[in-house]
Amino acid sequence: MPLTMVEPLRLYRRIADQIAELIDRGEFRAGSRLPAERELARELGVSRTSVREAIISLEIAGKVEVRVGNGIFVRTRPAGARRDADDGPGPFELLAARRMIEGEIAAAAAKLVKRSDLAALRATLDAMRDADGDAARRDLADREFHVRIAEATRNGALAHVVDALWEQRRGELWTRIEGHFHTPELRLRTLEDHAAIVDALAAGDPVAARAAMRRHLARVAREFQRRLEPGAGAHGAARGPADADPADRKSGAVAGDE
Amino acid sequence: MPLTMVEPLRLYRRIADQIAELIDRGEFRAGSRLPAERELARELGVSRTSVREAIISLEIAGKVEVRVGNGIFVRTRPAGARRDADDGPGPFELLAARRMIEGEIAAAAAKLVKRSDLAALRATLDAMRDADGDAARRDLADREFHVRIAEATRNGALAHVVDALWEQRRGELWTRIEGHFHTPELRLRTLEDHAAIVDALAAGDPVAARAAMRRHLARVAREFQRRLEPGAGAHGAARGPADADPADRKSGAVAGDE
DNA sequence: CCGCTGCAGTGGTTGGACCACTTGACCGCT
DNA sequence: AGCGGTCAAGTGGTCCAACCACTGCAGCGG
Repeated sequence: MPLTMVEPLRLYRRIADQIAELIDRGEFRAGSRLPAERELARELGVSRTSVREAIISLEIAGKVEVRVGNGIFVRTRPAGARRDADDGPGPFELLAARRMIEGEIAAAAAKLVKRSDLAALRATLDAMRDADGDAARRDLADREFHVRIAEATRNGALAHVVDALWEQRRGELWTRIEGHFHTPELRLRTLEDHAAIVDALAAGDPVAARAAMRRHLARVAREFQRRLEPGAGAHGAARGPADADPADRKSGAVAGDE
Repeated sequence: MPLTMVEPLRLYRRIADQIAELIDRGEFRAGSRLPAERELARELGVSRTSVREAIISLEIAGKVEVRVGNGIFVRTRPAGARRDADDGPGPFELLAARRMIEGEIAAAAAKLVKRSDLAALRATLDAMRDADGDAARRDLADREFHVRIAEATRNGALAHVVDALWEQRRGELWTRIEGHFHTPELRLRTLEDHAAIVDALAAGDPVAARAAMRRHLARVAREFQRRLEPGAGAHGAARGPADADPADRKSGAVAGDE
């Protein structure tokens, strides 16, 4: 039984993970130089070769920069930043981003939309109407509405982006607000907004479509904030550098229409 | 002349490129086993250590699969448990989407950019300039440039979108074109484009920033297409079994501005 | 015929050696 | 004192020669 049980990961991978964790955890500050390869090898109890392989993988991952004859440095801004350990952007950030991106998408779609697209969009309106009471179904129809508009551009990348943005609708603030977000009045407003967007698309009017989409998402953000203000006692600073502070208003300006 | 000429690329990178080219060129068929590390080392006239480092980088890139005690195999199409199941959007779709989205982001960033952001952006220009010859480093700097602009909006969702779009830069067409995409002239053009964008941002001019970004990405798409089209006077004549299916072109119109 | 064993080949890992490069201290000259 | 060149230490880059662990298969023995 002297078998090497579950040790599937190759050494260099384990070392790389270890070093990467130290970096992420802040043990090695951004821009600082980490110990020499020989030193790392000694500390970790492995050969320098293995350390080098790990460093190479980290270099490819963009977490580290190797300067010959000088040292290995923590990259100031790892391009391959991890997002799995994160709640994702806050609601206001997300809505501001959507306002900007989906606004443009709506404008583009207005020029390319087909009859079949419009029919599919109107179907989502019906679905939302019929989903009366079923929040999950209404949510699904809502999502489909936005994704289908992106699909109307005939650009898979855009559709993917919209879908991904919707997927990010998570985190504490989202779940906290969701329950209060399904009032009859809001449902009606959303339907009206969606219908207006469809109308603009049907008219083939890019400017109107962009405006309608932005108006819609701006309204959502507004309603969102209204439901957040009263019980502000809750620690809105759940995470994120700018969830409820003025910086978000600035991101509002991001999608700023002018 | 004890000086080291212009041969700054680390050995393992050159080896990796060499092997990758052999794979792309079909010398090693998909699924087949390539020569043993010792054999490759002997044939390439380098040490086995360097070959191993190259193999590791190829493994990370997903081009190759290492089976302990068995051999190194050319990875087949499926990248394993990838969520997308397909190659993702084609280059033209992706560039069209980026043109639209990053154009708006640049405009927004122009109104919010700080001195530190500009400094960071200029640092990426230097990095690209210094990365002379090292395509990977240049690529990293390029990515960082675009992501940092998104970060200048102080909206994490936007930064995430840009990063995700870059991440999707995969698939057959991408890898096939990548090798021909690093000419000195194109490098200069990219640098000029980037510099122009930074200037517009520094001037706080949203309209100019949007235009500069769109111009940049449009140029990339144009160069991309030029290298895919037959003729055009340049070299090219990319061999390979009839795989030039420009089905991705469809979406070019989406970002069709003006 | 089947199953086990041993072997050959493969990747995995190691330690040590030497090289080229970067940096900064050092020393001598101006 | 200031300047310039030299040099040594430290670092990553590469190479080498082993040895280990695993896989697959041929060959042996049942």
